[in-house]
Amino acid sequence: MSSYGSGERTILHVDVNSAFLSWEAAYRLQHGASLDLREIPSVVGGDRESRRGIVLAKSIPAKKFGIKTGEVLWQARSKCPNLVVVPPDYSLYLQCSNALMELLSQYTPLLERYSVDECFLDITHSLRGRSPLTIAREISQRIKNELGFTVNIGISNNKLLAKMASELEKPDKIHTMFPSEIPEKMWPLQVNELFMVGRRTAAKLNMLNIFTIGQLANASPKFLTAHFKSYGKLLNQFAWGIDDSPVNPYASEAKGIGNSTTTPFDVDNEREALLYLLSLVETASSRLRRANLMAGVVSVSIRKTDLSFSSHQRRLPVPTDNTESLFKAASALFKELWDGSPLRHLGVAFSSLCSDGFYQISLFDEGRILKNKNLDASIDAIRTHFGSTALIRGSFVNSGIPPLTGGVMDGFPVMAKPALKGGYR
DNA sequence: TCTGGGGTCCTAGGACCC
DNA sequence: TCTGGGGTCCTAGGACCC
Repeated sequence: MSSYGSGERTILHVDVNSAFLSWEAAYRLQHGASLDLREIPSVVGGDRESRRGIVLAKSIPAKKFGIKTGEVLWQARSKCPNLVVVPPDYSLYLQCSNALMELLSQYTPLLERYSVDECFLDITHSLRGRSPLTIAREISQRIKNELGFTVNIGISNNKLLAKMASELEKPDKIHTMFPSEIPEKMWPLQVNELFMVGRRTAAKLNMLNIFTIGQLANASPKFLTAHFKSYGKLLNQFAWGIDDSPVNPYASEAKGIGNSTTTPFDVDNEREALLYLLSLVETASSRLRRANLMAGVVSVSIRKTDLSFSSHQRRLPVPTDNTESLFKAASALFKELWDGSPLRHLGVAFSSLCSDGFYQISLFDEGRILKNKNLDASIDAIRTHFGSTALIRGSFVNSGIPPLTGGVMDGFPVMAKPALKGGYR
């Protein structure tokens, strides 16, 4: 249900074109580079040495070679031998993202940061006599002039259609996708272009002879429910452009906090695995404390060299934000989970979060908890003031394992996801 | 030659309670 | 002595998003 009753809304979706790559290009031009990465075949990609060799963002010329996001770098290079590859700089991207959000917030307080490079704006009550298109043009122009990169903007009456509109022709374009335009602009698209239709669902739909969004719209809800459960109903609604979820400025309240890492070499012994786990817990738990949250559930995940994934989680007797307690829980979980086969990836996540203001503790533990709290707070403060490596645990010295792992985009709000039952929120 | 790292939500099955 | 049935909580796995 919209917070504005039954009136029609005006929603914009702003999407940065090839975000990481555009931001790299803009930064380099501002710092004296003569080459614009956006105009040549180029990608932002991780380094192969530490086994993070995938394409994170690509230029449009690179796209013309068939290079895809998520693809391994050697494959991308084989498609385009002259490909320019630049490493990612996450702190730069966070700054660019913040600057974008700051600019957009001048247009409406009803702004939802959907991801690092995407934003929804409800401008229903911010039009002041101007047309949505006029506002979109001004936003687009200002971003180009003031920030140095381009965006796509989608305009419609709900978030789903605004997002579908912004995905049309790129870059630097403004599109509308009002309900009356759905048959012409959305229904001819392949079904995988629809928001929430991923690889698996698209394949399943194709097997059922549904290839376009129009065919999905015309499939009977009963048929879809039989094959996709509650998901089927959602897909059918989305194909008709139905979505009444509000633009929610508070969607960024975290429900889970986690860190994970692909190790540069296979981990085959418990000592090293636990050190990685500790370094992940250090980072994740300090994020927890910075957000004034405590974790009720700890979860550990691993990926083996065959890329198989598994996880193990447990509810804690009492929620905590203490590094030591969280690490104890994580190492116990790891020992139960791991069968000794070599690992390429380890992760730690905290969920069932609650505010650290009022939580239940047993009276017995109160003194110890207070002491741990003070210790964590002191360590956090030293790392904040003197750098994250100012204080490291002795066990990491000469271990070859970084004392703090993860948190590359720390400070960035989490993304909201659709709740199947009521459209998405 | 192995596919990153950060999230959200749903489902199925089991335990347990009344 | 015909194992009914509703509800909650928990966990692992899988789908999706950027």
